[in-house]
Amino acid sequence: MAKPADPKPDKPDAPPRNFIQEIIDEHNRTGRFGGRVHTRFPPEPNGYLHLGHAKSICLNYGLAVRYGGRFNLRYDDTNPTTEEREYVDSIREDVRWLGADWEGREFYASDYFGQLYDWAERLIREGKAYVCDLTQEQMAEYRGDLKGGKDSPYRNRSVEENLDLFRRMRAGEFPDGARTLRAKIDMASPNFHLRDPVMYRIKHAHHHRTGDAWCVYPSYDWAHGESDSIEGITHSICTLEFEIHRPLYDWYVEALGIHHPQQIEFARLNFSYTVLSKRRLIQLVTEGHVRGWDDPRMPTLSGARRRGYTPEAIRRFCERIGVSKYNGVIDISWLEDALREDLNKKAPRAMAVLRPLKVVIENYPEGQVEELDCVNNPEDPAAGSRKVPFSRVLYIEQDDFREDPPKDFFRLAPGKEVRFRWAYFVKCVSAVKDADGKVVELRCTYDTATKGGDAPDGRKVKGTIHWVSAAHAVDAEVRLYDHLFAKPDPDDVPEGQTYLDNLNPKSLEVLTGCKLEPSLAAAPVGYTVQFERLGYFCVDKDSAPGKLVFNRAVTLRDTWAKIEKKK
RNA sequence: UGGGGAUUGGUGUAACGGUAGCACGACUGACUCUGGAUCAGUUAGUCUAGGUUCGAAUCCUAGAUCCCCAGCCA
Repeated sequence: MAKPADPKPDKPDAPPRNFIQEIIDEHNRTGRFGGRVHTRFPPEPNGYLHLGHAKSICLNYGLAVRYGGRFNLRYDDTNPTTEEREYVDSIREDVRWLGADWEGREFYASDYFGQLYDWAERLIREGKAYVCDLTQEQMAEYRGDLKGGKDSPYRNRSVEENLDLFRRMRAGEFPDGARTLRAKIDMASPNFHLRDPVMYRIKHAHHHRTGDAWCVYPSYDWAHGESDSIEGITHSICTLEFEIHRPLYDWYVEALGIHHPQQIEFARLNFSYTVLSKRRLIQLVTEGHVRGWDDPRMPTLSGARRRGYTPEAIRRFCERIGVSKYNGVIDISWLEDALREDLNKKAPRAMAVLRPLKVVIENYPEGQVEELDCVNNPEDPAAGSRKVPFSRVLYIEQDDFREDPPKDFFRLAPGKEVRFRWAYFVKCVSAVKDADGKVVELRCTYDTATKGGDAPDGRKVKGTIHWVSAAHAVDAEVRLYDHLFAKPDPDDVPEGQTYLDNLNPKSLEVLTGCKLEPSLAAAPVGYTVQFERLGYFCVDKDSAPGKLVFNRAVTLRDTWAKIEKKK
């Protein structure tokens, strides 16, 4: 007898439930939205998406998927002076890359400018909005302090005058900033956002989509909830700083009597060793502290992608950090762990020597070359194996030799024997030094009987190191990345300094003359591989035929480094 | 100083008056042709002080600390 299917709502590896799901479940219980769940991701196209946005995208899209609902992509493009086409395109690409599917529902707040305008006239007619002539400075003064503000002298204009003035604002009769349309709410409210907030401001600016059709533009609060409402959004999820805007969000949709989505706020993502604010990311780019929005050190999605991050790793990370209203700081290593976890299963292995040290196998015949079998991915038998040439002159990592090793050093040293991965046991005979006493070459011998890496006599070696045949090696540039900032909290600076003073001068190290095994010669841009014992590396777009450039996405866990650090 | 939020091991997150759990890290050990991976184990927490209750992370009172708000930015 077949057992009835277990009606488990959650997949076994589903992320833990969060407070937003509690809210949605409650709505479904009471039928507030008729069981519908419709979320959206509302970026302003004035910058590139970063990991903080990824959290929001995964949250919103994940909720839609989990509840069998829908997910919209909507550009919040209400400020023509800061928004650009370039950003719209990059955002679309990033959201798609991450794997969120908006099923063609790509909208713009600017799609609703006409509707918003009509609604504004309606609020004027109902005495709920008025045209104000106060200057920006005056308005700030009238808005008051903690105790409360005072009414604008223009607050009680007649409906007719307001309508006339608003229409003339829209017609372009007044210069930028001359007047605003304000909602008439409560100048005594302890909540500043309720002290007659600005709905429209005059900006004679060219909009990336509506061109010159408008010279009045809606403010965020006036456009956002209304856009949500128009799209039938049920759960309007945003970050904590908008919590205080919620009464205004509610006021507008209630005043209009339109579909009322529920705004829910969650804590934005904060990372150690980096910054995640658009303003700062823009500054890093425009002032040249990094090489662009997609610099692999940047926490942007395009930077992460270029560095070698996978969408799966980022999604996994977002699941793991959860969702709450607690404003904490997540250790950047969580992200790195998620990447390692993903790439460990997927990335093929190869051997590459970043800082080469020449090795001559004295008893290996001159001119002889053997093609040795190397396993492509021990984690994935289906990945098969490849041939890698072995010969008399090889390169190994400088770090893999110590003239005077500590007792727990498993690698090469005079008189010590190690395994050359997939090849032979090799014993170091002597080290050749240059005039300065620097080791420039190792003289070694190999044991013919250990071909493939195992000794027939059963003898063991502690260490296995990687190597590349000198005559067959492919040269490459390798870029090593470290945290963008030197301190966990970039704002941790002495008086008079800024976060920029905490930029990590060693965040980028460029290595040239690295030696790769020949199978990597034709690796395409974006190809991600594990350099055995070193980390995961991704072919950078700066590569050209015959000139490979790799980015180090993340190192492997390095137990040896940890042991050494302890001493 | 007014208002809005938040506070559970090192970090993140559960527990909705009834055994404080999970993940990551860290530490041990096993295994290993990557000092990787994997496996096993250990570690460590309810902001404070009162109160209600048979019983409090959870409810009440007072306090502490942190974040956000006075753009015609979002």
